[in-house]
Amino acid sequence: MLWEREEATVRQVYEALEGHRSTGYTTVLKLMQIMAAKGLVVRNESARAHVYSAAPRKDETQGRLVDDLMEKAFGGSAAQLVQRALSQRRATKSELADIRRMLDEFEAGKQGGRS
Amino acid sequence: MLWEREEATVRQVYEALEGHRSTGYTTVLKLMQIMAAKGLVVRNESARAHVYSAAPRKDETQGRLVDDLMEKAFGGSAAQLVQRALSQRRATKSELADIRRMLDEFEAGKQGGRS
DNA sequence: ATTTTTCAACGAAGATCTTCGTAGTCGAGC
DNA sequence: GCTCGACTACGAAGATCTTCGTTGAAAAAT
Repeated sequence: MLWEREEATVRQVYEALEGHRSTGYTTVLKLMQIMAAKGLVVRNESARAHVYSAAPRKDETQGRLVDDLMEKAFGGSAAQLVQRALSQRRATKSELADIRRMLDEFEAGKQGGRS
Repeated sequence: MLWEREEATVRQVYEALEGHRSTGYTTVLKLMQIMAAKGLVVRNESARAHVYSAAPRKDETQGRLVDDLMEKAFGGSAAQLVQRALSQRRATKSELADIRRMLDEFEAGKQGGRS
């Protein structure tokens, strides 16, 4: 959620979670405190209502999570994970096009394989 | 691991984990018992050394995990997850080809979008 | 037959998560 | 100045995880 809003107070996080999830205010507060202690979020205490923001870069975290899942549930195969991802949620036409573009880049730019 | 070996005794699981992970034998045993209690694995007790096998279908579990991650870390966008997956582990040429084929299928078969 | 090895079961300790209630503090409004 | 509402801090209870040691039974080896 902090990836979208960039930064937020506990109350804002709490309100954003409403409906989506049901928790008390202090529960959210505690979570933010713990995440701050772990370095998952950064806290700005200058205002009375502390303002939190995500600490590790979004793409780093996403990468780590994907990597983890790929390793643990797909034997390290990106292709299999991708297949499952695509069959899980039907991507839109433009998304599929985006993915094709990505493939082009990967094949052109990277791949150093012979022939 | 049971997805690869189909079925295995606690000892076999334990040995398969060696090097990859460091745990005591009874730790693995306990884990298998708990997983059996949760229905994650099925246990055949006919032999003295019980034989375990994965209970939910592999693709179901994979699907659930991918779905979860997609929702929690990629705002539900399959395309973004795929992008991250591809940039994380460089897929081989043939894997990329496989993915292209998948895209073809998805675009041809499924997609009911107008024009 | 006796000893040794192999197993499952049990339970327990410590770590982490999850959820709050309560208490104390700060600032705004009266 | 005093009170009320919004906030953080603290701590605690219950759930779950993680890891094993120990025990008793069954099988294998001598």
